[in-house]
Amino acid sequence: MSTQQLDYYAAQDKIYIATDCIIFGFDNHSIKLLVFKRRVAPFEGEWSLIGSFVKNNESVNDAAKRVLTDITGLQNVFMKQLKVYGEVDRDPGARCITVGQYALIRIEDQDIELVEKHGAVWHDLDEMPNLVLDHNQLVSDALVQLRLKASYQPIGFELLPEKFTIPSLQRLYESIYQKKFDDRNFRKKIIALDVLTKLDEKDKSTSKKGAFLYKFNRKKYDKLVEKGINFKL
Amino acid sequence: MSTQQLDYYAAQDKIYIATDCIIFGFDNHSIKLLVFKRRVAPFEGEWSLIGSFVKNNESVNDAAKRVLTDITGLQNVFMKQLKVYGEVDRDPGARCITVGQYALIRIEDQDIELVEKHGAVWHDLDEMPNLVLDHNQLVSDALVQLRLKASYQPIGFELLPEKFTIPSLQRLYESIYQKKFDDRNFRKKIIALDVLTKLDEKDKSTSKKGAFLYKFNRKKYDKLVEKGINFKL
DNA sequence: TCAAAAGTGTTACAAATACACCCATGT
DNA sequence: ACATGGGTGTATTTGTAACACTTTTGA
Repeated sequence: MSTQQLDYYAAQDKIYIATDCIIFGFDNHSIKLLVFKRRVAPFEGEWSLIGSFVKNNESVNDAAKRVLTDITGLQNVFMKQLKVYGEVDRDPGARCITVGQYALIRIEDQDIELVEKHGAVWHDLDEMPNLVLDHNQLVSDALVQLRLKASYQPIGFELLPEKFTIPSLQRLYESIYQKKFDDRNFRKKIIALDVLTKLDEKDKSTSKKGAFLYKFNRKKYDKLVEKGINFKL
Repeated sequence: MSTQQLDYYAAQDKIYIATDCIIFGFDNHSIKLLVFKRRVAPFEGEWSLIGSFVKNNESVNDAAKRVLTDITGLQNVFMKQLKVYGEVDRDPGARCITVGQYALIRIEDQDIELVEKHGAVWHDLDEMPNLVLDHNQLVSDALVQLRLKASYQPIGFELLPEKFTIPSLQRLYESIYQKKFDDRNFRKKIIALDVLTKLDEKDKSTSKKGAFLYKFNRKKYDKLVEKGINFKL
């Protein structure tokens, strides 16, 4: 490397860069968000998203994966970048830029001990506590993004267990969009997507009659996602 | 601030953070991208997106605005974050994370002297030279994003001059999506959006008959964008 | 036997697509 | 008078939205 080059880079500012995860989960009833009590000043003890600084020798996405695995024990989770929050004064502790990333996980898969060890708690969207810094904003941006994405990709499946019922899928979408859908039309549209495989088992946990369980056909599903379906509800 | 806090922050890594702009423009014929010849090593003299390091005392978005104003002379340009590129080895010069941001500008509004002074050149999408680092990737991601966004917001208007004709708007969309649209259906859909005001003038630059010029109604347009229209073509 | 959730079809309306000819004008 | 791009309408298909009753079964 030339001296000129070194000079050029060397004259620039280095800045703290962090990543914060907006972790969505679904418990067959409503959609929830994982937050925990911050353990460092400023704002120690207040509710916060889960995050970490990006280290010199790891990529931004790896940092987010690390955070997610640390707290839930899960790997290979669906995760997408949301946005960079780069205002100069967003963190009174120090100039720090953060990359918001939202993740969709199956709550039942989490490592409960790990989650509890970190003091992390699942909150319903309509019962979210106030969060530190600009984290309320990150959450609200993530929700918009989630709804948008769910409208052109059947993204919601990431939040469901292996086997699930149509009514439970419907509750998920109703929870994401905060509105009721017509049972018949919902079922019709989902079936028409042709990505579900009906099983011979029933889930009787929510009714006496029981609802048939479905899996989804990963191949057809991936093909659909790739093509970019238009999945309006 | 407590010592504990200072210790916590102080123990973290600081990293170079940059922003690179994917600048789209339209010249009434096809959609183009502004790139320039890199002036610092490594890769000095090769084609590159236009970017800059983020300074300690400026926000990430302000840095992007600065870059855009420096090179085009324009302010208040439509600009959106695309994605963060945070791989450890993406820049052989130094560990450097970049925030890709795409901008839509009206080519006719640019300050030509400034653009030329920087050695920046507009390239057609299908004649893009190879770019340094991961910039080819940024461009291809931005295109995907642009197409996606154009499908739920009439984003294309940002690229047109004050007064424009329907055929020119159609060429813009055809250029974005790289396919032909039916004249009658296109016109029907655009008119149905109810955001255009027909003027009494004609533009005769592209035909003998001349095509009526339109402006758009910023109020109706903003309301539409806010609601999040579904603008499929 | 009854309460509670699961499952099923049809009709009306709205939107998207496909398609072909006349118009205005400069050369 | 003719070549060139601008402008218009309709029929068909497709998709979306609205709507009510029967089924199953555990308690």
